[in-house]
Amino acid sequence: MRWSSLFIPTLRDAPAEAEAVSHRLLVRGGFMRQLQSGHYSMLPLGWRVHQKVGEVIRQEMDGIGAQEFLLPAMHPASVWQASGRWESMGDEMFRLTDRKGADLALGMTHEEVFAGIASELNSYRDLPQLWYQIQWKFRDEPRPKSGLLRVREFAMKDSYSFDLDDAGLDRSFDLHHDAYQRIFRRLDLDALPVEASSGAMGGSASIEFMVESPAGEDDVAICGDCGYSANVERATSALPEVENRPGGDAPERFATPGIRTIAALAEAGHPPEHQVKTLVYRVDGAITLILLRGDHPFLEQKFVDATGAVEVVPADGDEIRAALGASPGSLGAVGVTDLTIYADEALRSRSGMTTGANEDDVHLEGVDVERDVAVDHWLDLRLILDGEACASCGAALRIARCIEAGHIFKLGRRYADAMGVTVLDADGVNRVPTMGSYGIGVGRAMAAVAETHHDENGLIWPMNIAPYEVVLTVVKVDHEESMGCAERLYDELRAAGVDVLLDDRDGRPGVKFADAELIGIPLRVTIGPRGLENSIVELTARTDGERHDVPVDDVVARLVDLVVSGRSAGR
RNA sequence: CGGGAUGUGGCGCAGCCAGGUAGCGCACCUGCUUUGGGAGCAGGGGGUCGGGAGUUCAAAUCUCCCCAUCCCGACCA
Repeated sequence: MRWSSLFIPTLRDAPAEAEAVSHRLLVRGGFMRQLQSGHYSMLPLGWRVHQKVGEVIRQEMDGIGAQEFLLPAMHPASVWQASGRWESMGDEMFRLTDRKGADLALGMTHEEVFAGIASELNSYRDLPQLWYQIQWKFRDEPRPKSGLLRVREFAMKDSYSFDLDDAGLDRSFDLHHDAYQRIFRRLDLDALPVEASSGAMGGSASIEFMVESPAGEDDVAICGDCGYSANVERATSALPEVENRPGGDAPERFATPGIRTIAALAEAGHPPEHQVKTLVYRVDGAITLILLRGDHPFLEQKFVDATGAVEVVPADGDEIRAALGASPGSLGAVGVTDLTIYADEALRSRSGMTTGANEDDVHLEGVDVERDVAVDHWLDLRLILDGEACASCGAALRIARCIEAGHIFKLGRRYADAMGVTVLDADGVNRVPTMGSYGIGVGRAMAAVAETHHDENGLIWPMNIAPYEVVLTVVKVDHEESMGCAERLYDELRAAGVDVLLDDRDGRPGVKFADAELIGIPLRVTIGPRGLENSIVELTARTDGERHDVPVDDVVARLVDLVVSGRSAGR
């Protein structure tokens, strides 16, 4: 294509509201524009990248035998009611009503609809099936942010596997795991597979593919020694032994006037690791106590995962006083029998502990947790911290900020069951297939590449998803020999199947160089009178910016080589 | 939803406190010069100052309400 006739509205300054690097560069480079918070228009350049990302995904999905579908984005309420998610998805689902008054939803994901189609599977001989689509998803995110990283409307490749038994599901899951690694390698994304929480979807194994970036929204614990890696929502670590302080046969009360915090109590001679922190939550309507060691943060997601609770909110002051008779700062679980009590594993076998006495300005010391507290459930509830020891090998864990680029998980039979999917097995018995669900956000992957592939001059696209692979920069468009040469190279490169952009704009060379760098075209050929006197053009790779003089007659072959090897990177 | 901030031409901003002709840079159009890293000179076009109500002779500027956008938190595939 000829730059002079394309719509590539580059900007010298990014809009003030764009903060994330990918957001700034994608807008400045003329790849996209915002329509409203969380909704972006793809301009021609952005759409080319988006489609190339989709094509890489498509090839790898086809490569594992998956079949492409296209399902509706708008769904009747009935399918979501069948799975129970019409209720449980809450405000995050966009809902509307048609002229007949029927309730509709915009799809956030497609388990229900795919499972509905799967009801036409009849026999174990039909299994396994791997089905996918690249379709728009709609989610009423409470806070869209960071350009394409968190939006309300986005293309997602979602796939679903149907297998007769767990062994089959394992195979389908592993196929996806491998395909995802190939996809991210081809996108030049360093995506680490990590253990993850299954969240609202339910199910057993759950692995996220994480790209380290300050623009991310998830924290991942990574062990550099043994390779353990897990989202902090489920990561564990080994704690150093704490020697219990001596305590008597029963807890003893002591006055703590004005002491309301862990820190203040620590100053009074009770170190945080010898305190029991008592949190009061309303869990699905019931006031509930959650106990952790004084220096351990509570991780709500772990609690939700372990209990299946839907509503988990901190109780307010009135509820707390009504339940325990004291205000935060003097709360404890000793002697409490009418409330459900959850305790973190780190409190097991702990004695000589200090905790609130449920009377303002009074605490208890010498508490033996297992002896003095009626714990109903022991769970892992604490957020691990940077530098703690790996539970497998003891090395120090590092906590890294990451973008979640993909997520695969085993769903089990929940959706197939809800949608009434059964097949006959070899013994003629009705069986419900087990499902897996696998997602990659296309725009988010694109943004993740932008986050990790740029310099001070702009984007640096990997060959596989660059909007154009080569840009021919004509320094002086009214120099006949230059334009003639450029036209010739343009035709030959196109004939060789290279995506080539001819910068035939009548502009300053500096502007053209700067634009080519901003939009991140991997290879640039500079064509000007100076070089053509000696039948030379200049070849520059975006990655290193170094200039190489190349004879005009050799440059097409050189470019084709570079493009082909660039495209095969990661394969 | 809580906290903070911002809305003035396509983009970046000043003007607001002390009410009185809406301005600057970039971009855009015309002409001349220039032409291998974001040109120079001259001329020109483009803005309901987020929206509504109010105060006032007079509102971008003061008051109230609303809306939008961004950041932190809550929440979350």
